[in-house]
This record gives sequence, structure tokens and C-alpha cells, in this order.
Amino acid sequence: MRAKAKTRTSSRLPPLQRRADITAAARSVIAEKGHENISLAEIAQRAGVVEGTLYRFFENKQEMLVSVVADWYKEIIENVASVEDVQGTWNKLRAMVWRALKIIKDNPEVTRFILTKIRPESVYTNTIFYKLNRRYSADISRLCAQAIESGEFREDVSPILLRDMIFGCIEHSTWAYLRGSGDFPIDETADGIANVIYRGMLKEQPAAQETMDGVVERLEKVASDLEKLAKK
Amino acid sequence: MRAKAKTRTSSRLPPLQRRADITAAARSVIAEKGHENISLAEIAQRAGVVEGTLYRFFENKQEMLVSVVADWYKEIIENVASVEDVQGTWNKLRAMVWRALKIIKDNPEVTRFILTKIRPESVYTNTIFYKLNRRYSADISRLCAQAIESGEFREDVSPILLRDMIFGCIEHSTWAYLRGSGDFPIDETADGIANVIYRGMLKEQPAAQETMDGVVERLEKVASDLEKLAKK
Amino acid sequence: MRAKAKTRTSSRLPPLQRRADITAAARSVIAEKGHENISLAEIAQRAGVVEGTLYRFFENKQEMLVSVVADWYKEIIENVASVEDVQGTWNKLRAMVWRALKIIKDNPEVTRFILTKIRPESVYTNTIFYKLNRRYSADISRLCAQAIESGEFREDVSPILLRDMIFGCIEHSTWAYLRGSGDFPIDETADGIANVIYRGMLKEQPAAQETMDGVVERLEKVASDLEKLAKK
Amino acid sequence: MRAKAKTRTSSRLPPLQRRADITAAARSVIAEKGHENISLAEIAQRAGVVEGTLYRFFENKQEMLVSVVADWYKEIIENVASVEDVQGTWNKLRAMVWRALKIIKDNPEVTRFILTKIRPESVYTNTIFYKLNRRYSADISRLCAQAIESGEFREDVSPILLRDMIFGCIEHSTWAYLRGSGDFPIDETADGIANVIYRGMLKEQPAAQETMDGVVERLEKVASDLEKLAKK
DNA sequence: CATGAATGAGTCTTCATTCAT
DNA sequence: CATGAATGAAGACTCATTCAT
Repeated sequence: MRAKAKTRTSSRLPPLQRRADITAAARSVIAEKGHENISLAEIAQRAGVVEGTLYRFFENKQEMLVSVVADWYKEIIENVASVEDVQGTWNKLRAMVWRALKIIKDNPEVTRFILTKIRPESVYTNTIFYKLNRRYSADISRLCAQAIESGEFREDVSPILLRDMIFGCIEHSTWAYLRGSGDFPIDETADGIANVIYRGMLKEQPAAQETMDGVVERLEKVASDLEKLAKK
Repeated sequence: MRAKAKTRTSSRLPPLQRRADITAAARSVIAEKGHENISLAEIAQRAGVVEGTLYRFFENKQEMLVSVVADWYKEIIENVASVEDVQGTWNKLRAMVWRALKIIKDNPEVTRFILTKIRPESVYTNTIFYKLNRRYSADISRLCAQAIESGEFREDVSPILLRDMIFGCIEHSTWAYLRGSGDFPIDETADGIANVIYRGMLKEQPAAQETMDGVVERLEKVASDLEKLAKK
Repeated sequence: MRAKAKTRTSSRLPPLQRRADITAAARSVIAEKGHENISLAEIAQRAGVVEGTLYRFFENKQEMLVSVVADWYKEIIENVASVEDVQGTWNKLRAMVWRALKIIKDNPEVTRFILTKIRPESVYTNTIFYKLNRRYSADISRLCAQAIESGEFREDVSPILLRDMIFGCIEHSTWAYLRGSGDFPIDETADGIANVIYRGMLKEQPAAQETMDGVVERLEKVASDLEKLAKK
Repeated sequence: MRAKAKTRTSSRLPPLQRRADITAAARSVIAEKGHENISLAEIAQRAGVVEGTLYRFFENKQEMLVSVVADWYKEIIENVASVEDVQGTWNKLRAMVWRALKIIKDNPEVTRFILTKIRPESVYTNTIFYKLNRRYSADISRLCAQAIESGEFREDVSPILLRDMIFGCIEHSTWAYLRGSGDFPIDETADGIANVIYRGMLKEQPAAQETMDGVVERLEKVASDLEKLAKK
């Protein structure tokens, strides 16, 4: 690299602002370079500081990337819409799945980074990501547990496995998109997952009442769709 | 003009043996360093040769790793037990899932390498791994497709999604194990997956169900009519 | 994660000074190793820095060598004495040749490097060296062209060929010196070249010559007629 | 590189044949790769032998290349047409220049190799090439010396300088062609060189006789051209 | 003799990290 | 505090040369 001609002027900013700049720069590099060939020089350049400055805010490269992505991810899942007022097990399930798919759709870079860089690490379960994910997936586990407890769902499959099934399917369905080649249909995917899980867990011979519950839920979905339609 | 090739530390071996040594060394490094950086120096050292020798057998690092892992993986899935003589959809499904889990259980390192290093690449779908995986997962897709065709399964979920669900769940259930921390129960996991998928896809029992289906269908027709009305 | 940058052996220098050091080191290696392989390790060592430091100032080896030699050459030909106030074609010619010989005499290493490393490249005509040389040799071409135009020189030899003749002779006469074995006499060489070129191009003295020219022209006409005849 | 599948079968050839194969292979590589990136592996492959075998015939790479090119060059200049029966200084001069240009035209690769790899070496004057070149250029030096002695040429320019002038101009005029970009007109170039040198060396005020000599020679050329014409 | 697998010193290049300024 | 020049260890890769077979 040539000797730089122009001096990077970044005269004394409030530390928080500086950190924000660096974080933003790091995010943009991560988003572009995916998981490989992320260089501190580039992050520094985009942040308008020099390499050395990065070390005032982060221990080292590893810590920096993890920290930046953690904040990013936290931000994302904190802004996720609540599904509290959705009624019925199927609807709730579907809503939660949809929500997870939406996060991936909107944030492929950070998702890819977490899936390829963070999760495979043996220390993963000690990371903030693990905790964030638990909180985020706990909804689904809880929902399943409740359905089992209430007798709506069978008892012979653990909520843990259901969670793995749901999130595993979500991941698997989105890999092509994460790879940057291809796309996935949020609604159909959410429907499919919800259907298989719901039906697969429902107690076997549905009494009339139980079936009616399903009917009601499906009709509720129709009503909600109509509402959306009306808003346009 | 050049360095002399002075002492021959590793005596001449039959080429196949040497290649096997290098391959074995590469596998062991991959198994250990999985996610970290794999260095040719280390592979050479373990194989008891110098770095230059690696280039007699492989074009370059990339080609070497891919080639080694591809052979490894090919070996694994070629030795997999057949499920042809298993009878019944559930049994077949369960057997296939079990088989996949067994592969992971027995080969965590290569699995982890493929999942973290190969699959995320944007060229993944052009790789041999993709083809191997397709062949390997085609059994399940075919099984589901047949069950749908024969009327045993419903038609409202695509075999693709079912495949994603099954393999996604398998992966998700085994991550802790792949990371080297924790284990997973093969039989229970296989049971659970087979159950949820099978039940979730099974056409309901004709008896009482048929009536209810009729009801649902009629109501759905009403809903759809309302939708059409709303659009105007 | 990476090697520590432990002891600073070469203290921080003003960038221009460091660049100058590197450039000087590169020049000295080029001068010595001329035709052999030039290694960055050696340049770095002589400059008192590590190899990596070179990359702060140059893109890569190729760019570095070309850049260093180009600056070197530019320096040389910019300091060359003007021949503007020399009067007379022969005098001018002789002065220009002398000047070129002097440059070679004073800068054998860079000359040798350009002649052996740069000029044979197929991209030579796109290089800065080509441009520098053109500017530098344009004086001679222009002088010849003017002499031809003014009638002082004959018209039957192109200025291009004259230029090739002059510079070709200069090169050829100096190869032993460039090789480091032998020397060449600047003044005699310049005289000789100027003489042969000048006399060889000068229109003959009108007197007796004119008559003979007439004879020749008439005979040539006969010959040409014969040729035409033969062709039929 | 991959392990070779096919074995290079070259079962015991007469040594001379083997050497010829290697020489031919080396020539073809030199012709293609110009002066850089000539690898022994490639030469061996083309010769149908293994690298090791090369060392039975040549000391090392350097010696091999030099030896191969020397034979090549010897061959070329031994097959060059004689100019003995050409009469007259100008005609002889022109013929010799033409001959040299023809060699370059017909053998650009070996020429380029010699000019860039051999001649710049400090040991050049000890090489066979130097001797070959001397023999080859001695004709011209001798011609000039004779012309000087006979009083046809002036005495104030050394035959050495004339030789440098001629060969230097030849080289300079052919660089673009040697580089692989461009071409040069043999006849015009030969004419130009012969003219400038001849006229430049001719004693100043040509007496009638001397001028007549020039006339005669020019007419001889016309006659020879007519002969050629007649042969067609 | 011929083989060709193996050598090993060398090539250029990258970049996270440090610390004198 | 911020700078950014310098580090230095590691990276992948090349290839003329050798010698056990």
C-alpha cells in the first residue's frame, strides 16, 4: 500500500460517538465480506480512525467482532414484534416461526456470521449469543410445553426436540438465501412448519371439540388476513 | 542455483501409501482444527513430509482440503447401511433419520467441517458435497413424495420442506455434540423426528374426521368468498 | 492471535526518509544483482527494515522495482545538459550522442537493468520508460528530420532508421562496459557516430557530383526501363 | 500437481537420440516461454523423460540452457548463405546486413534469448556465443577494414565502431519484432543501413572514378534484381 | 541407466498487534 | 489520547536438485 497522502483527521470525538463509528464500520465490513477476509485496516478506514485506535475500544480482533455482532444481534431481537396477543397454539406457533424467518430475511449477514463463526465454537454456550437465542427460542419451547401440559399436544416428544425441529428447519430452508443465491417464501415456509409441527403433535383422534378448535384458528387466520387486506 | 536436496528423511514410499499418509494427516488436522486455520505446514509435518511434497498430490490448499474431505465423506456415506428392506413409511422414515444421526455421531469432525466450511460458500451447490448430500437426502424426499402420492400423506406440504425439517432438526439437535460439548440420544431423537413428521403429514382417520373436514372446507369456502368480496 | 510486534529495531523515521532508504536500498541491490534474481528480503535488509515494511510504500515487488527504476531514470535524464545553444547539425548531433554516452557511462546499472529487464517485455511500449526514452530520443529524430527538410540531408533514409542507428550503436558500443568488463571512449565514440551519420546523410557537393548524379540518374532510368520491359 | 497416472515410458534410447529429444524439447520451451519461467519439469515432459534424466546430459539448468541455445545458434549461422560472390563494397555490405536481419526474422526466439539472457552476463566474452558472433560479424569488420586500406573508406572511424553501428542498428530496428509486437521491413532496413554507412565512410570528394564505382555497383544491384526477376 | 518422489531453502505477500511520537 | 509506521511470524506456493529404488 502506498504511503497515505491525506491525514485521517478525527480530532477528538466523544468516546461513545467514536465507538459507534467503529461499530458501524465493522458492521458494514462484516455485511460485505461475509465471514472471511475481514481486515482491521478496512474497518479502521471506514470508521475514519487508524488501526491503533481500535484497540482503545476492543481487546483484539476476535473480541471486537464478537462484541459488534452481539450488539447488532441484540438490537435485532429486541425490536422484534411481540406475539403475545396472538391467540391459539397454531397461530402462535406460526407467528413465532414467521418472526424468526423475518429476522433472517432482514439480516442475512449477521445471521450468516453467527451461524458460521460463532455457533461452531466450542465456547458457544458461554457466549451472549447463546443466551440471546435461548430467550428468543424460549417462547416456542414454552408454547410447546404449555400445549403438552394442557393436553393439546402429545407427551411423547420433548419441547427441546420440537424447538430443534423448528429452528433447524428454518435454518435449512434459508441457507441458499444466506449464501446469497436464491430466496425463500416466508409465508409458505411458516405455514408448512406450523402445520407439520402442529398436526404432528396434536393428540391422535381429535374429538369434535378439538377439531373445531383447529377450525376456529384457521378461520382466525383468515380474519386476520382480511384485516390486513382492509388496511391497504 | 537452488537449495540442495540433502538428506532424505522420509524414504521413498509407494505413491498410494504416501498419498494415504498425507490424506490421513490432513484428516487429523481437519478433525482437530476444524474451525480454526488449517496450515499446510502442520499437515506436512504430521504426514512426515515437507510442504512441497503436498503439491505432488494436490494442486493447492483449497483443492487438497476439498478433495480430502470429499473422499472422506464419500467413504462414509457409501458404507451406510441400506434401509431398503425396512417396511412401512414410519419405519423407513425412522430408519433414515437414524442413519443420518449415526453418521454424525460417528463422524463429528468431518460433519462439522462440511457444515461450517463448505456449505456456507456461495459455490456450495456446485460442489461434490452438494451432489453427495442430494443423493443421500433423496431417499427421504422420495419416501415423502411416494407417501403423498399414495394418499398416505397430505398434499399441503412440499417434500422439500419436509426434507429441510428433517435435516434441519438433525443438525440442530447435534450442534452441541459437534461442538464437542454434550451428546445426543440417537434413538430418542430419531423417534421424535419420525413421529412428528409422520403424524404431521398423515391424512386424518376417515371416520369422524371426514365430517369435520367437510365442515372446515365449507367454512373455508365462505372465508375465501369474503376475501374475494373484500378485494373488490 | 498473531505474532507480537515486540522490539522495534528501527526507530520511527519521517516517511520520506524511510521511503528514501528503501529506494536507495533497492537501487543498490538492482545495481549489484542486475540480471540475477532480486529478492525483497535483501532490499529490506539493506534498508534496515523488515520485508513487510516495503509494502507500506509499494504495492508489490513488480511495482516497486519499476517505480524505483523509473524514478531513478527520470532523475538522470532530467539532469541532462541541454544542447539547445549548440549550433550546426554536426555539432548538435555530436552533442546529443555524447550526452547519451555520458548517461550510460555515469549510470551503467540502471541502464543495464532497463535494457535487460524492461525493454524486452512485450508491454514495454506502454511503460513510462518508453515515454521517457521517446522524449529523450526525440531530439535526435527531430534534428534529422529538420536536416532532411532543409535539404541538408538526403531524403532516402527515414529519421527512424537514423535514430535506431545512433542508439543501436551507442548500446552496442557500451555493452562491454555495461557488463562490467571494459570501458569505452566517450569522445571518440561520439565523433565516430556523428561523422558516419552526418556524412552518410549529407547531400553530396554540387560541383562534380552533380554531373555524376545526372549520369547515374540516366543509367538508372535505363535500368528501370529494362525492368519494366522484363516484367511484360 | 496430481500424482501422474500414466508412466512416462522411454525405454532405453540411444544416448544421442535422447539428447536430441531433450534439446528439441528445450528449444520449444524456450521459443514459447521466452526468457522467463522456463521450468525443467516442462522440458522433461516434452522430451518424454523425467527431470532426473536431464542431469545425465547437462550439469544443471544454466548449463543446459546455454548449451542448447549455443547449438541452436551454431546451426543457424552455419546455414547462412555465403556472400563471397557478391561484388563491390556497397553490395557486400548490404548483403551482410540483409543476412543478419534475415537470421533475426527467422529466429526471433533464440535471438531474444541470447540478447536478454546471455549477452548481459559478465562472462559473455568467454562464451561460445561471443566467438560465434565474432566470426559472424568479422566479415563486416574485415570488409570495412579492407575498404579503409584500399582507400575507398576514410580512416577516421574504426571498423569496430562501424561494426557496432551496424549491429546496433540492426538490433534496435528489430526490438519491436523480438518483443512480439510489430514487424520490420528487411529490404528497406538493409538498404538504409548500407547507404548511411557506405556514404558516411566514402572518401569525401568522390573523384570521377570513385563515383563511377558507386554507379557500377548500383547498376550491378539492378542487374541482380533483374536476374531474380528473370528466374520467376 | 533411468526414474520420479522427495527435498528444502527460497519466493512474495498479509495483517493483527504494538508503541514511540 | 490518537497516531500510523513498523513489526514479525506466519501464510501458501515454487522448483532446481538429489538419490534410493
